[in-house]
Amino acid sequence: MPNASLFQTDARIVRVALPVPVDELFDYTVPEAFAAHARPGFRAVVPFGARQLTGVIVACGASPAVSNRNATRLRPLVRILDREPALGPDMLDLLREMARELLCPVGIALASALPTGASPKSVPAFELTERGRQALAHNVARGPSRTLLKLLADGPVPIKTLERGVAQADDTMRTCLRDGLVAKTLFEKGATAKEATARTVELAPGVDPDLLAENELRRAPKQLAFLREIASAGCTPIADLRASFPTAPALVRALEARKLVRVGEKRVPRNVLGARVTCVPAPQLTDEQRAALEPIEGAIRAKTAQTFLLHGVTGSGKTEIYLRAVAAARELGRTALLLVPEIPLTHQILTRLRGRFGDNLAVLHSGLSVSERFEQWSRLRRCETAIAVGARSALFAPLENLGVIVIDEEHDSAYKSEEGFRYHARDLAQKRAEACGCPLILGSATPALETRYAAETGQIQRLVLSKRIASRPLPRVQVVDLAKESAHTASGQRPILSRALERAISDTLAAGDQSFLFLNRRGFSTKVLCYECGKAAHCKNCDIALVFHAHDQLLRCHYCDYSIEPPEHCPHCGAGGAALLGLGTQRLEEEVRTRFPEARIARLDRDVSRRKGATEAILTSVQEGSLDILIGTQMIAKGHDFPNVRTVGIVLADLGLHMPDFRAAEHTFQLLTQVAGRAGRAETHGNVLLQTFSPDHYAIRPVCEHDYEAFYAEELEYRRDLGYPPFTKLIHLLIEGRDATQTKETIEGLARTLREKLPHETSPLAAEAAFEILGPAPCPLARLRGLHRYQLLLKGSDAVALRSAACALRDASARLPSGLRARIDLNPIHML
DNA sequence: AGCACGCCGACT
DNA sequence: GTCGGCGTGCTC
Repeated sequence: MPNASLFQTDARIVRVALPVPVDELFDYTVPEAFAAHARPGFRAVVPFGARQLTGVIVACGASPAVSNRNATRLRPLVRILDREPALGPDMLDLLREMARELLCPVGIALASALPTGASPKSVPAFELTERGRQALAHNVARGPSRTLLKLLADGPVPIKTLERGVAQADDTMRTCLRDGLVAKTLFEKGATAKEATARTVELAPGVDPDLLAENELRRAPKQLAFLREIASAGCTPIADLRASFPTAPALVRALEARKLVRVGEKRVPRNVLGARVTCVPAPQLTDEQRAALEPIEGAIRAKTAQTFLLHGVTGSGKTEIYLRAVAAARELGRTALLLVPEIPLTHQILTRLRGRFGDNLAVLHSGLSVSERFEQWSRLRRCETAIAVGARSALFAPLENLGVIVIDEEHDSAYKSEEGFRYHARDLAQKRAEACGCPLILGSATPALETRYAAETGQIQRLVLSKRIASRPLPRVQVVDLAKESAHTASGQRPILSRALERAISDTLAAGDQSFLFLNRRGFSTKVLCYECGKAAHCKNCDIALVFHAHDQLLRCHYCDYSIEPPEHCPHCGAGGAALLGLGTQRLEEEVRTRFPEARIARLDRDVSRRKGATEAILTSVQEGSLDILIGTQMIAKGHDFPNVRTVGIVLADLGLHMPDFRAAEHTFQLLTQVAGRAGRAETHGNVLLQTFSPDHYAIRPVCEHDYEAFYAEELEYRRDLGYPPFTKLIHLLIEGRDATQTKETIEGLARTLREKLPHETSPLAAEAAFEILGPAPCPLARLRGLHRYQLLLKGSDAVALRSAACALRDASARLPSGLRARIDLNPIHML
């Protein structure tokens, strides 16, 4: 028997990363009972001030040497939540490194990688006391008290849950509390999400339905049919059988009495996949696909952490390459991770994966409930399944022995986390791939400039799929120059639908096919767009669109704060200037309904999709052909294949161009290309009508010609000229506060300090080239949720100088006057 | 972040 | 007299 007091004095100490916005670790002592699991990567519930938090242990030791504090003042941790580490050593290292690099408090970075999300909520709960444990062990308690104690055997249970499971819950709880058998505590909702169990039924050993059919059960056809079903399905949750046997529970009872079936309780993951998918044989690869696949398979076999850009036009069969890569990894006994930008796309790629690999997959995205997500995550951690599919945060899926990582639609900005741990999944995936020696495939028809440029400089390998499979032609894109559409309606308003688009819709309607009308409403109604020529006012310094501010009646640049009075006349065409306001999907819908009163029309945008199920209902009716015209925002740009869409109308292609963002052209080109790709995906020959005021704009013309490279060449030159990424790095600082003056003065102070410090921060030789400080200026969203927002942008190519400037900004914003909040974003995508 | 402690106005 | 407003400061 080891001496117990020895363990007491040798109490272990752990360093815990907590989800609080201070970049520090907090030390706790470990009660003996938890010593076995007080290891790095395990989640711990700890007291923190007046509350309890769940954090991740990142280091442990036996002496206070690890601590920066006197060991006697340490508090003990409350509980360890895991039996196996929630974050493996590799993931822990990766996250800590990235947190440091992106200037994010470790605890926040680690929390975002946990299956239960960043901030599990606590609910009041009961747990067993030592006395309660004794009472349970020695079978002392009786009746409802015993039920209560049994429910608490595995740890704390929320009071709400207990109320449902215990007779006379209120009294029982009060009694047990009074007798010191249970104690009040907090239950971290989701943190200890239990995996669901279900009552299952299976055939009793030796039972053969065919034999029974002949005598015993001849007069009970229902029971016989039921037996046959479970004979073929094996051990099945009873609830699942209710679909085909409404009286399943009664049948089970009858059959159990006859000892023909066995009832059990099994851990059954809830079905998050949806209806069954039939197996689809792998298609023949085209020569191009074969050529692209070869180096990928080579890298998988060789365990090379190489990044590939799979650059393929819409419909060129990129997904098939992903499937083959997954298959290659699986054949070597390795696992695979696929990321897609948003939830609807997971379903699409899942269907393909299930058709090839069956249903042994894990899905991870925010559309799942906390317990569903935990369940999927646990299956991966227990290595029950080897393929994970999901949105951005699925990057942290606990897969061992990764064989390949795929990022589909890699250019999508959904891969950039915009709050908390502000990482880009693409960058992190590259790090993860390096850490575990596996290739990373970045797939896109319209790669991000940075990605395409990395291929040009040889950092990554570009694989091209230039042809659509089955030689289907790309849709014909016809440009409608709105400046030449002179007709005005009687009301004097310019019609939204050009004559050409109206004709195309009406032809499509006559043919019984579908039309999509796409209006990119994103952005601001406050940008100034000339009514006659469609051009917007741009900043002379930054070349981004100026935004109109009602309060001071000025056009303002949100990067450098340059401002001008709105011109009386359009500087481009001389027309009396007026903002093109109020063009939204609703007005478009009105106009379409007036023009095509007989058509079945629906609108899909953020307003509509807020209603639960509305999106699915609309998409289904498109699928079924019970809709003629669908009007929508970018929500209809991606996702599902719609075979009967013959005509796609892009109502005003220019809208995205005037976003106050240096990536406006890139995003516009990517979005429009994606929208155009919606037309005629199957047998129907697609037809796209693109209405624009700027048919010759370099982000619009290549859409019509399906010419990514042309766009890329021009955009790259623009980036080079103005010193934007990929030629520089950006650091974005945002400060928001209730008081406009205080916020403005604070950020001005920060900028001043930085400017004064600048010469010391850089080597004399690089003094000029180190970095620029743009602003401070109001953010494009100058007020948000009652807060005034200002931003500062650092831009430069000297990574070391930028880094130290970023650290200086971080340190300064850590001690801001109260009421102000700062956030810092390295390599920002959206700066609103 | 959140929660407690602390110091000043309108209510029983 | 106290209930409650939210300013500020700390959490192993």
